[in-house]
Amino acid sequence: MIKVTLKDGQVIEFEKGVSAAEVTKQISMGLYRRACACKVDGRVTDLSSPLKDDCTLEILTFEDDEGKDAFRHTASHVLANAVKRLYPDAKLAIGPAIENGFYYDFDVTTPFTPEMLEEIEAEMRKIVKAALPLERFELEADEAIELMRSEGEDYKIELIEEHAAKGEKISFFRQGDFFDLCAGPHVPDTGRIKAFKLTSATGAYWRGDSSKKMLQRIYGTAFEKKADLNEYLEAVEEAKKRDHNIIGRQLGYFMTSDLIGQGLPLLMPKGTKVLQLLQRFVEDEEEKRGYLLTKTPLMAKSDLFKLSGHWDHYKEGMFILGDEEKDDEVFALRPMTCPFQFTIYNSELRSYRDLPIRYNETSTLFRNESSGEMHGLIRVRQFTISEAHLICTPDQIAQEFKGVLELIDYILGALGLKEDISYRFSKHDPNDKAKFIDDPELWQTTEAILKEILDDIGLEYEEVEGEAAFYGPKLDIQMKNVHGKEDTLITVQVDRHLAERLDMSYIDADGAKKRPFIIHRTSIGCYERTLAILIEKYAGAMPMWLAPEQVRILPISEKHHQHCLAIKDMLSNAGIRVHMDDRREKIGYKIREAQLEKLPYMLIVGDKEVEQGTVSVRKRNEGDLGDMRAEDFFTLALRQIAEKTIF
RNA sequence: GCUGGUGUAGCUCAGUUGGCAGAGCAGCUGAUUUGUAAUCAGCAGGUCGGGGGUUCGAGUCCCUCCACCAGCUCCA
Repeated sequence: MIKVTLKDGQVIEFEKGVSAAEVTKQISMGLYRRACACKVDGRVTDLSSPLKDDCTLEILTFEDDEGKDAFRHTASHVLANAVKRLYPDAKLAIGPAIENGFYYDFDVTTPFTPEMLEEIEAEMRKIVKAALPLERFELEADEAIELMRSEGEDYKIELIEEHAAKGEKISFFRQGDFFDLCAGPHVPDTGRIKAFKLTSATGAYWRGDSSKKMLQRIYGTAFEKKADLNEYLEAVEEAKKRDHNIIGRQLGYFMTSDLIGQGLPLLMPKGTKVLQLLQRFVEDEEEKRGYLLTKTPLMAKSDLFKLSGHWDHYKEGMFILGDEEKDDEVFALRPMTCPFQFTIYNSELRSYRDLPIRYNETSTLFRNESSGEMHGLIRVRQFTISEAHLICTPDQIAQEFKGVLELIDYILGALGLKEDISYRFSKHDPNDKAKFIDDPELWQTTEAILKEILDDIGLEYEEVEGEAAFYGPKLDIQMKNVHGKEDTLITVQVDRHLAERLDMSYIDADGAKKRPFIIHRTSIGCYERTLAILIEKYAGAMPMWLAPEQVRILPISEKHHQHCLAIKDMLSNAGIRVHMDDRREKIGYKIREAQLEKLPYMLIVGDKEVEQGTVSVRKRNEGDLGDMRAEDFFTLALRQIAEKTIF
């Protein structure tokens, strides 16, 4: 007999070798029906696993992340099973559970069409209906390879060889006529996967490597209950209604033009107004915090970029003007401002007493992104970023870094985005010598310095390899767009390399010439992307302080115009962005338009208001607020703008 | 760059086996002086993304380029 300790502390004795499934059934059949997998002594495994010794057992359901993964991973096997039945020549690659569902990659001769997805779904339903049990079996590596060779599963052979090299067991899962190399765990049978949907088919490179073959990926999602699936699908549809790329165009924030080119959005008056407000806000705030504004050229001779290392590590991302073979001088549009501001630093001999120096610039940059990368205002070829370089002594780096994070925190607060971001500590990939400068010791020490700073601040962050800048590690502030795709909003980087490249120095207290440390950072990110994120966050209804038009006065009829103009002047003279809708339209019509344009406030003025010196205030998200003295609304509006109230 | 999808009026979309390019909204003109999300009538609006081809005839079929969308790769 063995002792099984349950999550609630209860200890039950069972016969040695009992399966976790049997134990679960004894606890409660209801729990068994919902159980997806289990944890034995903290290790996630299948419910079919035999319990051989005293252990702790935790049953995982769809409510648990690991349970949900097992459930959706099983759904991906059902998908692969269906594809193999309909397209026997399809070769299987990988099929994991992901954040909101699962996918499976196949090597097939013809890509999947939407109609094919429907047929595959129908086949999947048959597999679910058959409630095929999933059985695990293990093979020696050579047997496994032999089996996969006989099945023609070349990708699996590659995977098995890798697992075997790491000394891992080679396990498979079988369900009826289908089996797949897989570490598991899985739910007990395919009948569990009642609510699923294939959401899209697209290409994806084998092993995520663009030099390797492009496979066909099918994405799907799966839930325990149909209602949860529908709720999820509706939420996805709702999220799309906030897509900046749709409503940003609809509301007249930006547009694109075939004649102008890809990745080159035109900011229209409303979008430009928001950017201007953001830019003034950031520049003024940075000035208060000791930054010195610069304005440096948008291009430079190739010599500068050769010196900075951009030519070696970033040339593919740059717009180059001229032909290196033919022309005496070749220029390039700048992809970053660093070497320009460093040139200003280098214009005189610096003392440790001068440091830190904080240069900021509202900096327009050009990056030659590949044609498939562009996306609305989020990925573009020309953008403007609040870019600064803080040049300091090694002693000052931690303090300066903290100061940067305080500024960012303040800005994110003003934008109402604090709850929406996550932190990523982006490190280099030691195996990628082309992308990152080749100086292992420098990377190691710089990454250690940044990690210490982050841990000291107590930031919660995810560590990711291969995401650093070519010259140094970064702290990235990430945010998801409406499609659930994560992008970097803000980045703060520690650099001990470029000072060397550009021969930057300061004279220290001991009279010796030393290399400064540099922080590259943005505070609000690039304005276009930040605007996109704001549009999505607020579904186009900008916070009061950022709204291109803050107040619209709606006279009931022409005889109220005179009075309305006086109110308009009062607001306008105080800097409030106000217009008056003096068209001969019914009030309902004017209100509807102002609502659709997502204006924060509408002031309705008719006989009653003129007589009483009031305005009837309508707030876009609360409707009719009733009458208010015009002066009181004026004070309220000014306060909300000054305090950057979010509503 | 790669895979797939899309491209018809300012916007949303219809357009049958290849046979006279349509609707609603927006716009303009006129009437309506209006009380918290759409007043009525009339008018105008198109190189069917660009170019090439097949055909007596192409929005529709073929080729090619461009742009937009999703995903991959890449990245702020």
